[in-house]
Amino acid sequence: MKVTTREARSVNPIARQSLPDAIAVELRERILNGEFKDGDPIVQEAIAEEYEVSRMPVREALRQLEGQGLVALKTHKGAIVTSMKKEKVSELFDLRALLECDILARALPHFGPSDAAAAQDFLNQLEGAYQRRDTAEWGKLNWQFHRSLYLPANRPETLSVLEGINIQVERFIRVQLVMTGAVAAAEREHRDLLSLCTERNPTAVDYLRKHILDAAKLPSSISA
Amino acid sequence: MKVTTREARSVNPIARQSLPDAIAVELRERILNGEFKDGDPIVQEAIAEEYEVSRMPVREALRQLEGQGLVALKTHKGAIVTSMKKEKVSELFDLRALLECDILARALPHFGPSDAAAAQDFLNQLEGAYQRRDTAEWGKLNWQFHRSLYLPANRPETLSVLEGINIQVERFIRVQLVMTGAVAAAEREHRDLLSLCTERNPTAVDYLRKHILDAAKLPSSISA
DNA sequence: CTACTGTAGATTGGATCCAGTTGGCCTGTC
DNA sequence: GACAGGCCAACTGGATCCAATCTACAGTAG
Repeated sequence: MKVTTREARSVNPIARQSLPDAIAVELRERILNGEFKDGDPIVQEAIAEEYEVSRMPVREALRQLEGQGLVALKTHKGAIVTSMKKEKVSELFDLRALLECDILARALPHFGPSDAAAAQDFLNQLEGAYQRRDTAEWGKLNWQFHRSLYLPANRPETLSVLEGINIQVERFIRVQLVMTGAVAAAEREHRDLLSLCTERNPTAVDYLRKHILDAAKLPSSISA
Repeated sequence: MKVTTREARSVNPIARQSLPDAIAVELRERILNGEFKDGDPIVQEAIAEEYEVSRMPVREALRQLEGQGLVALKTHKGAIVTSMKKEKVSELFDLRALLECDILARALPHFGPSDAAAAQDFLNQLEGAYQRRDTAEWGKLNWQFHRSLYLPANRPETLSVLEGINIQVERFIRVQLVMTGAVAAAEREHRDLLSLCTERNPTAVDYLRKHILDAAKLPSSISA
C-alpha cells in the first residue's frame, strides 16, 4: 500500500551520516572485533584525538553505543565496554530463538519468489565472506540473510528488537568463527532453511530454532 | 584485599543522575503524557532555555530518547516524535505477550513468598494511583508490578528488552486510562494473576497472555 | 608500619562560540 | 501573475573553553 512518499532515495542519499553516527559505527566495529574487550575503558579524548575530531561527537557516539548495550556510562567515570558472560550469551540466543521463530512463522505465508531471490543473494555473499575469512562481513551478512527471511512478515518493531540483539550476539559469533569449524554446517543449514522457506514449509520454524540454539552452545564463553 | 573500602553502597547512592539523564526523563515524561505528539519537532534551543541549561545536555538526552525509539533524529533537521500507529501498537503488544509469557513461565518455579510480597506492594500502590487518577504513576507501577513477577526468572536481557517495549507502550496505555473503564478489570486481573503466581500455577502464563492481548485491543489508535 | 588526608593530574560534564545547513520569504524578471 | 533565484533567519553540528569530579600518590600523624 505504498503511497508514493517523497523519500528522495532516488540513487544515493549521499550517505550523509553525522560524525557521531560515523564514530559510533567505527567504535562498534572495534568492540565487535574484540579490540576493546570486556571491562576496557573508552576514553573520550583518546578516541577524539585518534579520529581528529573534538570530544563532543565522541560523547554522542558513546550515548548511542550505550543504547545498544555495548558500553556502560557512569557519570564522571566514563564508558566501559559491557561484559559478555556466558549466561548473557545464552539468554540472548534464547531470545533470538523465541523472536525469530515467531516472526518467521508470520513471514512464511507471505514468502514469495522475490524474497527468495534476495535471501539467495545474501547467501552467496555469505559464502564468499566465509571463504575470505572475513569475519566482520560474515557477521553482518549472517544477520542480513536472517533478516531477509523475516521481511515478508512486515513486523518492523520485532525486527528492530532483533537487530539490537544481533548486534550484541555478533561479538560472540565472531569469536566462534575463528574458533570452530561449525560455520560450514551453518552455511548448509542456511541453504536448507531457505529451501524450506521457499516452499513455505512450516517445519522451517523448527529448523530455524534448532539452527539458532545449536549456534549458542559451541564455545563456553567469549572471554574467560 | 582491601576490606575497609569506603563502601558507599550503604543505603542510597544519592541517586546522582547527570543532566542529560534528568532531561531525558523529563522529555520522556512529556512525550508519554502526550504533550509532544506524533510528528512534533523537539527544538534543542527551546528545551535548553526552558530548563535553563545549554543545548549540549539536551542533545545527549535526545540521543537517549532516540535509542528508546521515542524520537527520530535527522541530521541538520532536528528531532521529531516518532509515530504511534495502531499497527505498531498491536505489534508491540504481541511482542509483550510473547516475551512476558516466556519469562513468566521461567519465573514461576522460583516464585517465592518474598516475590509475592513485593508484587503485592506494587499492586497496592497501583490501586492508589488509579484512585487518584494519576496516569503517569499508574503506567510506571503497572510495569513495576509485571516486572516484579518476572524477576525470579533471573533474565536481565529479556527484562531489558521488555523495559524498552513497555516505555513505548506506555504512550498508548495512558490514553487508554482516560478513555476507557477497563482499568478496573485490569486491577482485578492483576490480583488474580498474582494469586496464580503465588501458588505457582502454570495457567498463570495463559492468564497473562490474555491479560496483555485484551489490553491491546481497546481503542483503535492513539492518534488519528 | 599503618591509616588518614590533602593535593595534583587526568578525565568527564557543561557552557559558550563559530560554522554549515535548511527552509521560508522576498524580490526581480519574463 | 507566476516562477526562479538569492537572501536571511532559525536551527543544528562541531570545536573550544571552563568547572566539577574522580584517582592515585605522597606526606604526615598516630
